[in-house]
Amino acid sequence: NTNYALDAFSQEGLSEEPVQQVHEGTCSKRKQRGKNVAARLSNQTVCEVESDDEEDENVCERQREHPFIVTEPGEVARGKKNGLDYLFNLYEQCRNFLIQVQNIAKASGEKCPTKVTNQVFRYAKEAGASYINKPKMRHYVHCYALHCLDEETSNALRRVYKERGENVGSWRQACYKPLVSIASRQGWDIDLIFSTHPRLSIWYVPTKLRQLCHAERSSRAAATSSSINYCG
Amino acid sequence: NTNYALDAFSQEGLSEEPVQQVHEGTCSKRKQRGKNVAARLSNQTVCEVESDDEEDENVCERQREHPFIVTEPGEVARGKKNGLDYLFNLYEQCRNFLIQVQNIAKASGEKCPTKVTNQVFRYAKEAGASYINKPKMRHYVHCYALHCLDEETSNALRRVYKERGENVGSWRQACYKPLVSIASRQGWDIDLIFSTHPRLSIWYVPTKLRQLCHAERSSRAAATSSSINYCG
DNA sequence: AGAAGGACCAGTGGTCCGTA
DNA sequence: AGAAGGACCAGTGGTCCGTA
Repeated sequence: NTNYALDAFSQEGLSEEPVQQVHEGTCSKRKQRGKNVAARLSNQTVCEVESDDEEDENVCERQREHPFIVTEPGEVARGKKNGLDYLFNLYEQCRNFLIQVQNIAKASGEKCPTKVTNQVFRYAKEAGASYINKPKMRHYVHCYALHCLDEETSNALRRVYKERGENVGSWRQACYKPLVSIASRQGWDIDLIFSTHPRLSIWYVPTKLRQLCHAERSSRAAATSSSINYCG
Repeated sequence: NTNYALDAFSQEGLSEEPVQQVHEGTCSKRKQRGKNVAARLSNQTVCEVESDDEEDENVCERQREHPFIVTEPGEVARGKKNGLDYLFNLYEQCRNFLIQVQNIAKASGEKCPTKVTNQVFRYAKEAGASYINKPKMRHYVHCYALHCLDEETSNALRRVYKERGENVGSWRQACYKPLVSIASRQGWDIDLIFSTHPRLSIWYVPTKLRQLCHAERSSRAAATSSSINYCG
């Protein structure tokens, strides 16, 4: 394990960008001296050495991240759960890792990635951010997209789904619809919507979102054309 | 084999974009009725049925394209050779195939390529352009780049190398140097140079060109810094 | 049951090297 | 010898499904 991550965020100081270097996958070393922002967001106690409420956690075999729950904006998840602010923060962390990979590539005259690629995930892992992985990030990209494109709507959706006690899967499904609405208002070009947004442009457009936009456009076009043809 | 190619170029009429549908790989059918632009450029006689100067060509076993020779701008290659105007024309054909692939992708709501990818080469082959292949196009990309970026210099280089009787490989090697010069005048960002040029942006920057630019920049930077340090 | 992520797979960018 | 291109290979985008 290199310590690229420390270099990455060392100049942040008191900015709003949180530091990682939290939850180690291994339980070899402890550093509990006052949880930092990412730790506070993630509700992950490093190495679980305190054994506060569970017993069999002490053998240090838990590797997986705590599952996400639907939280309101600003709300910290309680229990062995992670909140949605933490989820969105992972996307910002990936963006920072990409920027580092880009800087290294430019400096050494290599091909420079414009997206969060396998190379970036590998780099994040090497830098100690073992809690970042490709399937997870791809799974929630469209949720992050809604958060970037229309934070008001995203926040409202979170509150409603929390209120109803819905699980993360339901909330995730519900994020598609407002995105399709946004696309419909912008000529259906979801690729353009992603590529012109400063934080979103580094993420591949999820297949399902693209399909939903296309299906909805086709369906509305068919409705329009049939109303022209038959309903004068 | 579909006939996408015919659709592709059917609306060209008398424009300067040449038609393909020339030199078939198989020798099953002949169509010799007045060579079109691509045929004239390529100096390829379809199926070689005339057997004009060689004997064993009649068995119809030649598959490979005629090799390139260094020609002046506007010059048609003689003998079983192809000229450089024809080479550059292949890049324009690839661009047209990419545009078709993009149109199909957009219409069916699929991911839309921005570069000449494997998919585009496959499409070109299916459309009957069997004379287009990836290794060849990648091999000469930087030559085409010079042609796009500084046609004067490119033309002058062709004349000099033809005059000297140099082979295609030598000419190809010689194309790197003026490109590095161009990069040096534009902040060494060869990726930016490619991506901001309308015809060039669809081609990947060749590895060797990127390496040469980086090496030359590093070497000049070292020279500058040592002159600062030691030569006051 | 709901969710996290290791690991697989088809098709990619890149180009070598057996071929003519 | 010089050159064209089939075919291979390491690493990609994408996501399934065995796991907890």
